[in-house]
Amino acid sequence: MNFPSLNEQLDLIKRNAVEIISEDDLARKIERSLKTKTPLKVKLGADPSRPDLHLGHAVVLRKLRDFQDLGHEAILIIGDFTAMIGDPSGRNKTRPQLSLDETRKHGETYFEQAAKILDKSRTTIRYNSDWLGRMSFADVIRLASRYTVARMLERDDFEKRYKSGEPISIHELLYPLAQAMDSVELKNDVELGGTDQKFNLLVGRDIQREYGIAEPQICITLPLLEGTDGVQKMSKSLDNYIGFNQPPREMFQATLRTPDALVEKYARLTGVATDEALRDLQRLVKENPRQATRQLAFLVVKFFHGEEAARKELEASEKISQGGVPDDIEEVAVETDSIALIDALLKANAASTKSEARRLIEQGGVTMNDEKLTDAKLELTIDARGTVLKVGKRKFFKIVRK
RNA sequence: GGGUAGGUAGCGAAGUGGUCAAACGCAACUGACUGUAAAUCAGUCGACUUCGGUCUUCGGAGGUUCGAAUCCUUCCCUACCCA
Repeated sequence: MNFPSLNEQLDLIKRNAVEIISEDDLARKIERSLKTKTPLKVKLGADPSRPDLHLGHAVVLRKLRDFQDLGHEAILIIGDFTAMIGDPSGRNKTRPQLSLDETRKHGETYFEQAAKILDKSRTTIRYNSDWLGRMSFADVIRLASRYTVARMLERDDFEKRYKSGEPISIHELLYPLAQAMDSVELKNDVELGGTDQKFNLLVGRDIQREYGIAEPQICITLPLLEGTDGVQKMSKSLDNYIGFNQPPREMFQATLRTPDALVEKYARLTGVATDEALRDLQRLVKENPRQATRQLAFLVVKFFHGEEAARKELEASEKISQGGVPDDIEEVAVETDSIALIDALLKANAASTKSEARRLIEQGGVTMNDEKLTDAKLELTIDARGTVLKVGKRKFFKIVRK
């Protein structure tokens, strides 16, 4: 493998990066890599307790891909060990305890999704239970002795929680050390993470040094992506995400919720746009923000589902915005000649309870043929041609007699 | 080990025997407006309902009372102070 020149490499690596600690060290590592024709090992940690990837993950994965494109080695660490321990206090419910089987399964799912961005053939996956699981309690204590409480409490969220009197369990203090052990085991040259990972990455750097690694890892942090609400970090639980696994329709519609101010950022950071497409988009944002958002949605769907699917969604979206109905909509099969409107909404997952369905109807959220259905007791008659219902602004489905 | 303050709907936070399915704020949802945006305004926001009501919720379990989120017992959990 022929590596690009030092400057070429640095340019690409620095792109979109928030911080590189340190840049000089990075340059040295690259120089040595060029001299010895040895790829750098680049580590990225993955949390298998939340295996649904979204555009927020794409930012960091894209950077890992950059390294692959430069000829370096990508290592995806599945944190199955920590996921298995979970959070015994049960305080943090978003981190459920998982069995070994589950973590492996999640790990594979994660990898599959990550492969939309990474070069699968050149990605190594490692499960950290392989080495963390082997550590004895004495090993753990030895590890813990390398770091101090004061330094641990320097971490932003620890500091905040400590000051505001929120509980911090001991094992939480151990997590960064566990993650650092991954770096000791791998002897990786670089570790990537979001800006919220800065502390953890630095601990990895320190601990590598403690364990005798002369040139510890370079830490590269990347911006966190706000969700489509424009304020909070993108995450599934806040429902402000655009997921790798979403079907085209959902993905396109979700992307359409992106605030104008973030359109360019999404395209730039996630790598769904080529440089040229990115320039076009930047121009479009100023000229016609509505069109720009739609173009972003197109690019996102194209990236994950291909051009054809994206084109279809673009057309569907244009139809919807003109008050029309998209061509292919989800069909809900019913085996009787009639169904209560409320039940129809339930069946189509447009509402999760009857009360909610009733509310939707009474508030004028359900439309059939441009006509608002406000009678919550309405019975729909259904034939084989089907009845198209619109729920809210952009949910459509068709009820068909089976 | 001792003491103090707490645990209320997705989150934050009122409520200290009946008028409490529980104020208020945030988030969410629907409508109007619009660019399928933002902002704004209006409404909704436990479940079921023959729309009269009915049922389940205020850390868990018991109890007192005609009646409990509110009182008692006990258990669990959290923070802080003292040791």
